[in-house]
Amino acid sequence: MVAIKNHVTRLSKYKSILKRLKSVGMNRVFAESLADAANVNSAQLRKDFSIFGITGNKKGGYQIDILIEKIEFLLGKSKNHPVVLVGCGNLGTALSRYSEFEKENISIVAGFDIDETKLENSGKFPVYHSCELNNFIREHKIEIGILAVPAAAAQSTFDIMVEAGIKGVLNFSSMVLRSPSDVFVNNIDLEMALETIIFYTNSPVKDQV
Amino acid sequence: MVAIKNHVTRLSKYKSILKRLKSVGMNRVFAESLADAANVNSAQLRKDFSIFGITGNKKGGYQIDILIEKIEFLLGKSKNHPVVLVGCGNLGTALSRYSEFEKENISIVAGFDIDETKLENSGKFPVYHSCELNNFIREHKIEIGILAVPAAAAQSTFDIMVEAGIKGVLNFSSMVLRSPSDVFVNNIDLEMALETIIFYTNSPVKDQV
DNA sequence: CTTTTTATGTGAAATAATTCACATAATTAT
DNA sequence: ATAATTATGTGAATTATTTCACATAAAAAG
Repeated sequence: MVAIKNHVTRLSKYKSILKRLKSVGMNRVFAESLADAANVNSAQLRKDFSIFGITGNKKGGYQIDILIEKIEFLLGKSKNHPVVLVGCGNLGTALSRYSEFEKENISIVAGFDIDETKLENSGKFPVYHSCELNNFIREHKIEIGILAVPAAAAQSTFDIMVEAGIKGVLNFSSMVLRSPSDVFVNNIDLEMALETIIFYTNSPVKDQV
Repeated sequence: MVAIKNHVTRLSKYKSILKRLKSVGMNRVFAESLADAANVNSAQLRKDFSIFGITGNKKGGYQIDILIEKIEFLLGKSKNHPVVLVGCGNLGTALSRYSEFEKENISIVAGFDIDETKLENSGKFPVYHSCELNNFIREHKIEIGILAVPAAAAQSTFDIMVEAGIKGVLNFSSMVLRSPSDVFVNNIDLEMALETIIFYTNSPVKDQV
């Protein structure tokens, strides 16, 4: 299991902010103000950049264009990334319509579901039966998958994906997946996310722990 | 800004696993195996429990029923939590159909959108125009909101929610919200989540930083 | 009743993440 | 030219998190 480093997630966040700054016409930015926008300490931002070998101009801040380019290279985004969507229920379908992905060189190339009524070919990408999953991943050399199936099916579906050659999975199920060390898993647990909020707003012990 | 403590998110994860164990008929569990299922070190699990004052039985592990009860109390889940859903686009709608919430004493009581075509009253909860947001939160004393609006509208919508009395927000927009210190924000940035995966599977520097 | 076993609970140690604070060098002002 | 200014880049210090390792007490075995 590979642990996510905070500086990696922050790098992605910086990029998102930089793109927004660029879109409003800015072309230079200082560590202080970018850190501000990202809600981090400016020393942290500079240290993050230092970790990745990103340098700015002494006294002159950072050139936004160049910065975005460097970050995208570092994140591995120089090419387009085909992704499979496994589980086309409510959540999966919503994700597939999430337009931000397309902007970011990420495209869902196929969906998979065990429910026959979900299969179709008229949308932005075809939806196949899950039994095709292994073949599709192999044939198209897909490396990344979004897993949006019920908890009960998560581990077995994940195993199929790994067996077929997937290298990274965004897991929306609440299952903690057991995964070989060379496959990277990032978990988004919606229930946990909401419960965390309930804790910080309602728990009798929130100020004591 | 209140920082999320990892032991809080883990507590929620433990609960989710415990419920699954219970549903398959188990009634006792040892730190070692629960930690295993949660993919954490067993000392960490015991330390987490210790932070929250949860104790087990020397040599006898933990009683699952009691453990679930204790955790739910600690998380602040003894009562039902009404939640508003702000932004009823694709993502918002999918979240509203996410059935896991209901099981967990979380219920979406109203949706809000600026798009007239999204307004309706036939679903599980009514969808009102966003201009009603302030009033609704005040009148029903809602404390928690799910923010699923485009980045451009996120901060201003958030400000309205805070002004009306919201105490916790699950933010799905990519905006880093500026928030008063007594309002808790938990961010889920899907783009960042996928980019993190791309980094760990594709970055030229993934093994060096 | 005594001994052995074993899983909890927690100080101490190790590791990781963040922040401080300042030397440095480019830029601007004088 | 020289001096003053100011934002970067980074060691050192701090703070937070995780893991180790073992004393302890309950249970089981003898």
